[in-house]
Amino acid sequence: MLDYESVMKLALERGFYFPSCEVYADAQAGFWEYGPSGVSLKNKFLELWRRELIRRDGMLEIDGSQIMSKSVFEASGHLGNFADPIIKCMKCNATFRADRTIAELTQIEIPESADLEEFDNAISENNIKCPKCKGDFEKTKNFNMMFKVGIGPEDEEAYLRPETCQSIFVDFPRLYKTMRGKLPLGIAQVGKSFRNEIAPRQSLLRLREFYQAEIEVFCNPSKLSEMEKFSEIQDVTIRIQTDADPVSMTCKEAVETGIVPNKFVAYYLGILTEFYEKTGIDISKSRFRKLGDKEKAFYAEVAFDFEVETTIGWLELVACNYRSDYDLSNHEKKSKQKFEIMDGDDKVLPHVFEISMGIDRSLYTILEHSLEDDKEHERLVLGLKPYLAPMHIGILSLVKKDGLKEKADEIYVEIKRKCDAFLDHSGAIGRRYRRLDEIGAPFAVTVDHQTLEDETVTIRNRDSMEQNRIKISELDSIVISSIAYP
RNA sequence: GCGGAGUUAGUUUAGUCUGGUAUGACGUCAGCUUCCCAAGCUGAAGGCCGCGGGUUCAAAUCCCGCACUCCGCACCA
Repeated sequence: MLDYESVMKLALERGFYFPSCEVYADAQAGFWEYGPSGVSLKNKFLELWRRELIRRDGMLEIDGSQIMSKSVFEASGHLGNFADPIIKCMKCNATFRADRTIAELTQIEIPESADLEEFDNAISENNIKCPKCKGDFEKTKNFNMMFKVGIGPEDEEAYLRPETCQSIFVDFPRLYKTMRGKLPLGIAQVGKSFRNEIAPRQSLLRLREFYQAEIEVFCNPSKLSEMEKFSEIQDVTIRIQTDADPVSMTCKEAVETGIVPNKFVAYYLGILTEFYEKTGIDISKSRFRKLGDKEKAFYAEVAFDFEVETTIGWLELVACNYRSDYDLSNHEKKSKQKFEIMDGDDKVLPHVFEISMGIDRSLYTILEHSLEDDKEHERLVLGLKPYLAPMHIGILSLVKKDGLKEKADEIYVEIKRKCDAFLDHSGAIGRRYRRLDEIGAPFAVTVDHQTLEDETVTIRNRDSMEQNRIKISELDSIVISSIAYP
């Protein structure tokens, strides 16, 4: 496992990701783009996500719009009430959260949703000065992390979504009716979200425009312990941290000891662990961290962050929040539409358990956990699971002449629509193998002189560097079975 | 947003103090050679030296502003 800088270098050199608009001086911070290798990895990661979570659990997937109306965020609480009150020092320009600074210096607790005047009054009454330079503060302002956009010629107010899940809540009544929904019902979405971070940093780890894969499981709150599927994962080991160090336990034990509140939540922590295990992330370096009341998002009743240890510390990859009926009841009130549904004989407003995954951070972590410096063979190897590799196979001619190039071309044309194949004729063969190792291609096929005699090629394994001679006619089935999803 | 350190080719880097438009390595491309693990030889392409302004006969180099990257603080609903 190598460090952040090594992953960054690989990303820039091999087309995984790089800064957006980099040829222009006015490029903004916090925007990065995926190159060909990055897109390929991302697509395969998402296919695995669909297999391991969406299809496994019979969820529905939607694709909502990124720009959403003001009402959505009034109802969700992202606008108005939940903007952060901030104060800025007139002397040194340092910015602070008004509520927290006042509480720290005077013990006076003002809720963050209070009128801005209340903060200003508290500041002047208690003679609060900048903790850094003792300067005076400007008036309290609201800072909202959402990007506002103007729609149409009248610039009507709308917002880029700060999380993908609001579409799922808003669409729930229609989806439940038309898709013949039954609780518990998972609805999922992959897409971009936008947050106006004050200080974006560390490339993919804190972006202003980022990918989320979110799942909202709608459930009947009175049936959280009736989870038949629980038996599928009851013996899966998860790592949970409540206060001290993370502890490994089975999902069953987690429920029995009350560390996880019910079978319903434990089931999803279990399948999420199984999913991440298949991405190649080292699960022994992971934990579900139970969040305290102060850390939880405003909508969460119970929250576990799935975090993974990397060379730059623990990274939050997934937020698992029990959002209760917070979202549906607020949308019901605001829209005056019905969100209640029938579950058997019960009329219920479903509760929601959310599995909100950060895709970019997950991809970074997969890269970091997969990248090895193989000093013995003087090579960098990206030891990705074969089904996640940006390129599955390299087709190489040992030398260009004697018809070997043409033979390799033939094999490439035959296979390129069946998997991600890469054709390479130029340079020393060892160099070409190493190039493939760096983007994690699990196989390299080499056409040599014997190929022309008996229609066989050698196939090289990325990890062992061993080569076997196989018939060209067997190539398809060998490769395709090796790169299949588990 | 605050403080600090940086920014030179795809990557990495010399040169900045002491002004005269840039060095090496790796990588890339073409050819030769070799013919299964980054070998060698020859050649080539690739630089608004982060951006803008100032000083100067002359700026990668000195000065100012800005942007970006990294680290720490704050923030992350």
